Amino acid sequence: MKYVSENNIFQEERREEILKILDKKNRISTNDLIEKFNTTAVTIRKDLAVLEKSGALKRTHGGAIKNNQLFRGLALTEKEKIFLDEKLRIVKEAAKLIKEGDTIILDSGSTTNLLAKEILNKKNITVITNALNIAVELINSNIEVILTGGNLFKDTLTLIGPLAETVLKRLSSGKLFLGTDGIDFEHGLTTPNINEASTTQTMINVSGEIILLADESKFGRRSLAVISKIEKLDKIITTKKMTDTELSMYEKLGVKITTV
Amino acid sequence: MKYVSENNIFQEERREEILKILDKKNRISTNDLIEKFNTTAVTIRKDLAVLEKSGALKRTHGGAIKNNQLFRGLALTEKEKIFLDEKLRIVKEAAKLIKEGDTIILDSGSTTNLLAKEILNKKNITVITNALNIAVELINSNIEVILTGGNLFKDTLTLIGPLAETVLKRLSSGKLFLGTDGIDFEHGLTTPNINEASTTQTMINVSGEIILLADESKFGRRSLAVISKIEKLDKIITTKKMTDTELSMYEKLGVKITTV
DNA sequence: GTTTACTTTCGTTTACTTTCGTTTTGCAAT
DNA sequence: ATTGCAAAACGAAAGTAAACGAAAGTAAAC
Repeated sequence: MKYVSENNIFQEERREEILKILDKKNRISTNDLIEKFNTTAVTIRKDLAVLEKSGALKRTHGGAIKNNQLFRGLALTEKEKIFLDEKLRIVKEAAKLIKEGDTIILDSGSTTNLLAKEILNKKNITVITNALNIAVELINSNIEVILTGGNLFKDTLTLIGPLAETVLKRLSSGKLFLGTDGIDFEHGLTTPNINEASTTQTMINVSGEIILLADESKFGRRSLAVISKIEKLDKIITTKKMTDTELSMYEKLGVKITTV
Repeated sequence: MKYVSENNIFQEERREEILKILDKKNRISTNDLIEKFNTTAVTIRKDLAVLEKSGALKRTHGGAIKNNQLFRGLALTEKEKIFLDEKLRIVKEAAKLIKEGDTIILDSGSTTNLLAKEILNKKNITVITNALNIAVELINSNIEVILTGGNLFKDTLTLIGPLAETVLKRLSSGKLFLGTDGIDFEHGLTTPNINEASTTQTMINVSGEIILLADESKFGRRSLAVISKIEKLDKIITTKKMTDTELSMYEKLGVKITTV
């Protein structure tokens, strides 16, 4: 029999290791774990049961799969992951627009979050944001971070409300990088949260160049709250291949399209 | 038997050494520590228990592993840990002052950070703070969190500067819980950071009752930047046992002293 | 209906907690 | 100085809890 001291690994470590594997591979079989940790099925199953109860993974017959809800703030949802490659192409393009000495606003959202990761090693940049996870992501780099204040929303770790707008109104930014839930010729940019829409509007008002980051899935979609009309935008970076008709419509509104 | 003087190592040194090992190796077993320090399991476990309570590591069955804290700021520094027990007594007393329905401001600092942990299960409270780690600590409870905006300081994860003050000026709070670096009859409350002093002043201006949390080590100390005179305070919760002379001096200034 | 995976129960081993007594130290009164 | 007292550090011992796996029974997959 193997007990903690004789063995070379603590229970806690084994469980952390299981989560790490899941983080990389998304799935893991009980048998693989038995072999890896040189232990029995009972032990592994107990680990999986505990980890499932804590919400860290989801058990299946034969093993376990990733549970996406663990990192609500930072991680992407399943839906968002489908478009991860698209988003990555978009943010790489967006990062090119950020030059030394720039002051930019990063709106909260999964795509702008990725953009934050992308600009980590740029120097002499000031980032204004209302997203706590973006702020935390950037703070260990050489980037100066300004957080808007406001009411902290639990689900998205985002600061919104009148206080956020008060702060934004006292600032001025060269470029604004914006996410959106939906973009539509008739309704413009929309988002599910009314308060968020208002805060985003303020961001638009204090920024020079407005750049929308929108993967293909966002087009033609419409949510509850209107953020702004399309003509407020200066640029859209997207993965959607536009038809000539569409391109000319955007051109008329003064919006430049970059497809990546 | 080996006691401090006969032995070649002090308790404090042993604990620091444990942390150093963890810093390098990420894990350590109780048995290894027993051997290394030539002591008993009880002693080692007491050390680990204390270090875990201070947030420096995470105990496991069989030893301890590194505490992978998301926010470095959350952990107390070695210096701060020395006064941990004092601080805990102070925050327990302070927590009694916070009632359902209250709106309070928590200044940034190690003691107020502990206070945040202490009030986690209170309900229907609104907390205004400029400390990111306090905000993150509280957000998963039922407490409404308002963050001041401002420039994010890397070392302390604190929001300070004119923007923070702009937000604070638009708010009003029943009670302010304040930490300080030094308190002194001649110079009042002082702190090493000039910008922070200004933000704290604003907190004082928008709050009803000003409550200072100060362990014994803070008295008679003086830092660079002055926050306010002592008479601005309504209450000091401290571990320092005051002499009658001191008590009457504070009384003259209208400051109530609670010694815990 | 067979195979494989899983759950539950139980016993063993190791680790942990608690209680209590001893030694040392710091502090204060004389 | 010295004496007396309280607190801290440590460890021994006894009791408690956790980790693990074997075995037997149950559920799921195909």
